[in-house]
Amino acid sequence: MKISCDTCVVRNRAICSVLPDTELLELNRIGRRRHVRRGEALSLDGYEELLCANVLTGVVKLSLQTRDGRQQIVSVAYPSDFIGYPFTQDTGKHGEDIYTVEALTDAEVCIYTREAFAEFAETNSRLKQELLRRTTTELERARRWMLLLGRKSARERVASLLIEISNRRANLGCTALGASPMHFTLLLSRQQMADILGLTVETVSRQLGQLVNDGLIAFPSVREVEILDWPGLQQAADAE
Amino acid sequence: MKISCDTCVVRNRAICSVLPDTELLELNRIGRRRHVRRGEALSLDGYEELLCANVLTGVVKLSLQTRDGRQQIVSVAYPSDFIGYPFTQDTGKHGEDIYTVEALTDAEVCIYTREAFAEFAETNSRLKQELLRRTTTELERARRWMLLLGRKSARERVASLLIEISNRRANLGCTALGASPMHFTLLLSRQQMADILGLTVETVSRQLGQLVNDGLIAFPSVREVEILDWPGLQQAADAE
DNA sequence: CGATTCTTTGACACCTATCAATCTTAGTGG
DNA sequence: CCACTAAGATTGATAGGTGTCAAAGAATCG
Repeated sequence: MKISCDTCVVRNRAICSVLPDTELLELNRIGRRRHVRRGEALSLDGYEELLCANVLTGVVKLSLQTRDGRQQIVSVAYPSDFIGYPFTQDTGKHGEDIYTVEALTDAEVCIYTREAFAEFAETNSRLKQELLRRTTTELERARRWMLLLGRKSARERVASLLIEISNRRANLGCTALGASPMHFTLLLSRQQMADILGLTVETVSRQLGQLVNDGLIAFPSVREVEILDWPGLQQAADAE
Repeated sequence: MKISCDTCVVRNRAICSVLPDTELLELNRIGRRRHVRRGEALSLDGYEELLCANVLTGVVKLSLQTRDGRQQIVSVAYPSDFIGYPFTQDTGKHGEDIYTVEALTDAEVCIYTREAFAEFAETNSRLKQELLRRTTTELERARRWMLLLGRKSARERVASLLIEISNRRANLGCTALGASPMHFTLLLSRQQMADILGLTVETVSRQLGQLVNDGLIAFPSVREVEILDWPGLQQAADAE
């Protein structure tokens, strides 16, 4: 189903925002807008591992997993975020590790085949520039997360995740998604938090409980977080 | 000290290889060639955390560390590799985490300030394209490593590292650096291997010993690796 | 409301970290 | 060239943090 970019809710924030109308029209031609339900995997008829996408609404996770089912979430994409590796010779598989893109909430995305998107971007310097800026940001984020995964304790990891989520919401101006940076709805299940943090569900649950006991956060409901002591939480994320 | 790019040993493989001579000259003007000794940190007079560089010879590591000294190596750069984040508003510091660039061997690098390099690249589409390609590759590599750090056992990690090193040497055509992909000199100390893998020195040492006992590898000397059973090592990297 | 899924909690085991000692390698100066 | 010294690597004993397994308690959804 093709829809004009005029109706796009992230027209001014997504990667497309650097394009003038004429070029946007061309990009629109090679893209497909798609609804995905919560939990549904993103695919494009036979191009499962070779696609790119803009997230319009909702939240989408990108994860890698081993053959025997261990999963690591490597990226969480919010509205206006771009996912995929348009410029790489890669097949999407590395050894036995497999990429998966799955919606954390009902979501709307704009999908391109890697090939088509790359071909288009090839000729568009501004798009390349913007893609480069975003890829760099993602690389920094990934590397910072490597420090967390390699060197931080369970308590530090859980605290860090809450801070990261709160910060990203703030950067996105997510008052629309509800409330302040000090009080928000978790879009992740405990299992998904564990898959981001390289922990088990049980450990995440216990550490969250500990943070509650320490008076740093509260859970009005199981999916709602309230940060009671921001400096304290930040301290818990760094050391101790 | 400025030196013409004509004498550059990675002229045809580094990021500069996409530039015609005229533009290369311009890039040359904003860069400085530098020798760094093994163990020496890379810096550019007051711009410590805001630089970019091409590696000409030798090997350089990029690492993040927490305030209390825990370190995670996030990237190892070989000759012709580019390091740095030219396109980002970032300061190089995230919370309390600090970036460090340090030579693993005596090395020669070509340094630019982030600002100057970004300004130059801004106007050069081909350079941007190449930078995008490389950044994407690095992002993929970082994310694959996240799976390792978050979900793999010590044995799997150590085996994975040996394979990764061997593969990268092969891709670089490192017969020059000595011998085949099945027999090479480790440029990393045990501690550095640990810092890449999110483990301790002792655990790395024990796992290496185990791989030797299992007949998968051998150590002619403490820094020389010989892979005896490639499929077996690959299997050890994935599961079991 | 009933059934399924998700979350929490507990007991226990195991992997890896920590601490400490020994051994090896590399670097230095006589 | 060798002895000396410091740094790096290995090995052992122990401890502690997470994982695993199991069960009970919420929450969600038809």
